[in-house]
Amino acid sequence: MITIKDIAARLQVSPSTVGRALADDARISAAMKQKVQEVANELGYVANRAARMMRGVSSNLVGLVVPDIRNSFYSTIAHALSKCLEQEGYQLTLSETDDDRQTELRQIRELTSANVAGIIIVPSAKPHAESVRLLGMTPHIQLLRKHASLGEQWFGIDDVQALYQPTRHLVDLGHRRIAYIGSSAELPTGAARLKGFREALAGAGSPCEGIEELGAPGSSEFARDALRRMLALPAPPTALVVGSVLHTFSVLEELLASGVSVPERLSVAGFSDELAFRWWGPGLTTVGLPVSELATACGLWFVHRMKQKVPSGAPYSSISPPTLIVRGSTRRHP
Amino acid sequence: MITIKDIAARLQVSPSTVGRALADDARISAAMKQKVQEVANELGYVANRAARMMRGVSSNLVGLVVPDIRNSFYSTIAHALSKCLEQEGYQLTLSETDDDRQTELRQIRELTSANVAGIIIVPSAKPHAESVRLLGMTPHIQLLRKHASLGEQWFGIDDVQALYQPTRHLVDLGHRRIAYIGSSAELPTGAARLKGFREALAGAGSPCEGIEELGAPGSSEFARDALRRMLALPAPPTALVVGSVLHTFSVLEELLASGVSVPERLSVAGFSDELAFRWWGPGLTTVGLPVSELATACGLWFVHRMKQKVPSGAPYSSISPPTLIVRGSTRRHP
DNA sequence: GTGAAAGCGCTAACAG
DNA sequence: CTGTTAGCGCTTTCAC
Repeated sequence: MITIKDIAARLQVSPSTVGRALADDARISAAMKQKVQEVANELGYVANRAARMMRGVSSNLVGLVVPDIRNSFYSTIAHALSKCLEQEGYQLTLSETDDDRQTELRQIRELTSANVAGIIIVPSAKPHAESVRLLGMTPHIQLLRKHASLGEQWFGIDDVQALYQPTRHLVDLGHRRIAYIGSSAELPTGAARLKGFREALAGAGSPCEGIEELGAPGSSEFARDALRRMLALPAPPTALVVGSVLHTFSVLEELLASGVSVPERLSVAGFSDELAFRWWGPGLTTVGLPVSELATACGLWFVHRMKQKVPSGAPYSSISPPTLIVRGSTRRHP
Repeated sequence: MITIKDIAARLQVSPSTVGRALADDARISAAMKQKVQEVANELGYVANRAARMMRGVSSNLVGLVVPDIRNSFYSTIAHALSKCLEQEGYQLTLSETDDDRQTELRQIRELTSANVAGIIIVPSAKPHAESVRLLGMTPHIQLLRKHASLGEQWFGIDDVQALYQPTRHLVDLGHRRIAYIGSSAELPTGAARLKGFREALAGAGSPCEGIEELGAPGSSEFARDALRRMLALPAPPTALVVGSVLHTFSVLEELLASGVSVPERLSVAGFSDELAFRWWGPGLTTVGLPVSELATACGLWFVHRMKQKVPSGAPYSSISPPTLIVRGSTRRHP
């Protein structure tokens, strides 16, 4: 392994000179910097990260903490961030929490002890106090979900709108008994989406009945059961809005399995625009979310922040709007 | 930051005793280990990775190098590996290559200079010579794709079977003009799949015409164009087999867009079993691949190898079988 | 402008 | 069984 000492010996100068030259220190002559660079390249010198880190410089590692990478939401994010950060010499590490605060804490512990340059996190419903403390010591940005305790640096989508729009669309189509299957209101996003749903109902000209079922997005069974319960009601809903990608998948499965005719018997609006949603039955009406753009914006901001060396970071929030995509699964209520 | 010195001071012993106790050294009394553990927990001691790494111990980082994490193949792998390695205290880092050898090289450079414990890689078609050299110095395992130059540690699926089975299925259904849209034969997997396709044709009782189109899996347009060309032939195929997930998505898109009736006009067999394939039209006949199991096996093996401290690793290959899943998109040729 | 020297926290060789 | 000591490669005073 080539060290600065080797370069120093080769040039008959001291290691510190070489170190400074490499760090582009102002006190070193341009000529010397030039020579050092040449020899470094010639010898194939690569700085020893461990040694550098030990001197307090943080690593080039950026931790991405998400519930589950298999969710296309998060893999899209991982892709965009990876692209963005790679260009600036950062390396992305992946941590999955399964939406479990203990796991989340373990992952954050791991990351901080690895001296990461920063953490980009989709926090769980109620982060552990210790997680909050550890994140406080590390530059971090929240993505999608926002938790007050984790600071004010956040990139997300307008979750209220993301449910207001499809619900409003159904209201405008004349539906007056509308069901909602969404993720738990304990999650900040879940609460916001529920709010969007309710606001749209409240904004209807005439009284509008909302049938709500909330459950953890992790359990694929929940949404299917909820749907079955709803359809078995004495007065079943004429339309359904779903408030999470995973639940949308489950709902679509169940609709096919139980042979409910869409949109004749039930109008359905999904969440997020997966490729497969276009194929499903008559095509699924849904909200498109600029996830990739969001992640890129987040990555750019992160890099910017690191360069400015403003560790704590002033409050900054970015909110991206959803877009309603109307397909065949929703129609006017007779 | 809490160091072993702090613990040592607290217990009135030397730092090395603490270090050894923490490392579970045989020479330290159980009583002492116990006490050290207690104080360590109490003080919230976390080992300094940088310092440890500088002493030659490799990091707990494992590099996962894949073409594109948005491909569900790879996100499934990332998930399984992350789970598997996390339990053993490893941290997964994510690198994307876009199937480009230069990018691949950059990523591998990055990983080796970060002193990763190992690399799990889905190699590109023709890895750079320098990539080969660098991987030679680092414990690594190939996943899915196998490149002779990168050694003999490989976990993959039986790609020949993965195409033999659906093709054979179509042959058995009486089809005698069968099209294949697959990934470039430059990729080891592409070549094996093509082989499987051809073998199935050759094994037909009567002469069987194969119409082949191979293209990079990256370009979503390729498969759609190829399909259009095939359908415009004077004697169009009566059945189609697809040899990559991404191409399958494109083909399904194009079939819907151009209104080809499946399976009446064309029987179609896809690659890999995405959730959405069940929804598509009459349900897509396809091959199921045990990707998650494969990745878990790979992760377990990796951990095992690290523990045994057998850095180079004897040749080891594991090959997983595909399963044909018959749905509505294929039927007997009239 | 450059050099000498002191560590960062940990491990490991060498002493007891 | 435990303590002493010497670094790993780098950054960073403090000297000149």
